[in-house]
Amino acid sequence: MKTEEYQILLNDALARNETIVFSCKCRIRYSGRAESFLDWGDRIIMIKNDSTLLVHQPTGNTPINYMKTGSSYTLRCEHDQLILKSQNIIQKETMEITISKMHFFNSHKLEDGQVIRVSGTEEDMSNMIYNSPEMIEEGFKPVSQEEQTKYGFIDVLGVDKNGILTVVECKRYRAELSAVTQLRRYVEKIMVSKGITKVRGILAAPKITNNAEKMLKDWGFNFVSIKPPKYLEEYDKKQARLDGF
Amino acid sequence: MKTEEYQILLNDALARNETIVFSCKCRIRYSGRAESFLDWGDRIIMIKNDSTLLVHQPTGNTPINYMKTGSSYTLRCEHDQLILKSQNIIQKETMEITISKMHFFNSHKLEDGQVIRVSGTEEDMSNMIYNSPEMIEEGFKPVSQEEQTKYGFIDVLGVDKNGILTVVECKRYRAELSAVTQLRRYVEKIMVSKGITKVRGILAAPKITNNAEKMLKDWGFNFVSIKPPKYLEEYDKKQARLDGF
DNA sequence: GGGGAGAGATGCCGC
DNA sequence: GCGGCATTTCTCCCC
Repeated sequence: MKTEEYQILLNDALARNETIVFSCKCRIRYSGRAESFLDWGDRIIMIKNDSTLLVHQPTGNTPINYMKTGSSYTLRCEHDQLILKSQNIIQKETMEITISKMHFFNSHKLEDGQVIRVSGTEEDMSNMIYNSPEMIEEGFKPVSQEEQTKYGFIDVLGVDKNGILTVVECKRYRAELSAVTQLRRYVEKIMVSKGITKVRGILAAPKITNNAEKMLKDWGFNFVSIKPPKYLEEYDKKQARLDGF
Repeated sequence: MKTEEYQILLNDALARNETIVFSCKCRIRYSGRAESFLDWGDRIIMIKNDSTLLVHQPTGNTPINYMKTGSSYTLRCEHDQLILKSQNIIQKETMEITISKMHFFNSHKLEDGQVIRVSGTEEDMSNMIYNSPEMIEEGFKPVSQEEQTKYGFIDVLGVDKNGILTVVECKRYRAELSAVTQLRRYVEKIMVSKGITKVRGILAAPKITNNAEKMLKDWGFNFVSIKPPKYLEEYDKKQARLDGF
């Protein structure tokens, strides 16, 4: 197929708001929040219904270049190359993709109104602690949900068996230094707003790095090893038996 | 095309290590670091040379589901549906995609050894400050690069016009509370390791949030408004003139 | 829209 | 591999 024919195909698909996928040899320049240049190579390019653009190399998880929703697209042919320009006025970003060869092209009207359900998040973890506070330590009692929101983004606020106000910060994976400084900030915030000098801090995570544990101890805080729950596990097990998974 | 034919196509493409792209109506279950379920809808699915899998909905920037490199794939047909299972032993993750209809399918051997060049990063910002330290303030002198690495990840370490040791933390966008706590951590680290009580902290960023500025002042630190440099801008402008961009 | 924090974050570099 | 941290982070939620 000729360059001009691909130009028509792309323009039609863009006009019809289809999801476009094509593979090509191209080079890419981007300018906006940063600047980037990517020399000639084979990539997969996707333009979605909402004008999001993604450029993927043949390996790796993340797109090598992209444009956000709200972008506009223009095309032109030059020296047997197809030049795709994208502009996002709001983000003040531009991209130019110079295409020397198309490997394949497809566009399709796609329908998907589904929202993903995920379990095992940090929120699930803090809900689990609210429901089973003894996981933190014996005699730990969470305070009301309203108290929680009142002081911002504290995962769990409660009192220990001695009645000392206690801030619990959850991490779904290994807690690092930043988790300790975050906890420290909350504890200090509570001390100031409540006008009290004794507030405890507990970090709840499956693991903790050595340095983080050291800093935690320096500040008199505690670590409790807790894993995030996976409520869908049961569903999966049931399905597994039905499907022979 | 029949379900069994797609099964053969996919198996062949996987065996040849091609980059596979297809669109289909499907539902997806995932289990690993978390659990997720996504009900029937149209999606774009990509399996890369390195066995990375990405599932994209017709809108949005990020993949709704994915498997990392090192995943294996098996296929089977059932009730006129194609079931793609993926497993990643190292990550202890599994995914099952049930496909009820294929919209299109393509696979291709792609070649791309290019590495992207990006400018305007935080590293560029700290390099700029090293080269033009007066941007921070009059009389500011950075210390040697070796001193910098000695204390880990401090962006710029220097002395002010009064000879006071000064830690500079750079942020390429708006500095938030976490940037202040990060700076504070570095200042405290330097005070302990050097055995001195007076160390200054400067946050260099284009903007700062109100709360962050307040906390910064509470700790006696300073804010300097600096934007990250974009070295490729000149290149872009030159190209623009040549290309009529 | 600003601000704050999680994410199945990812990716990079250093030890 | 662990650890610390930037990212054109993205995304969500709340004010």
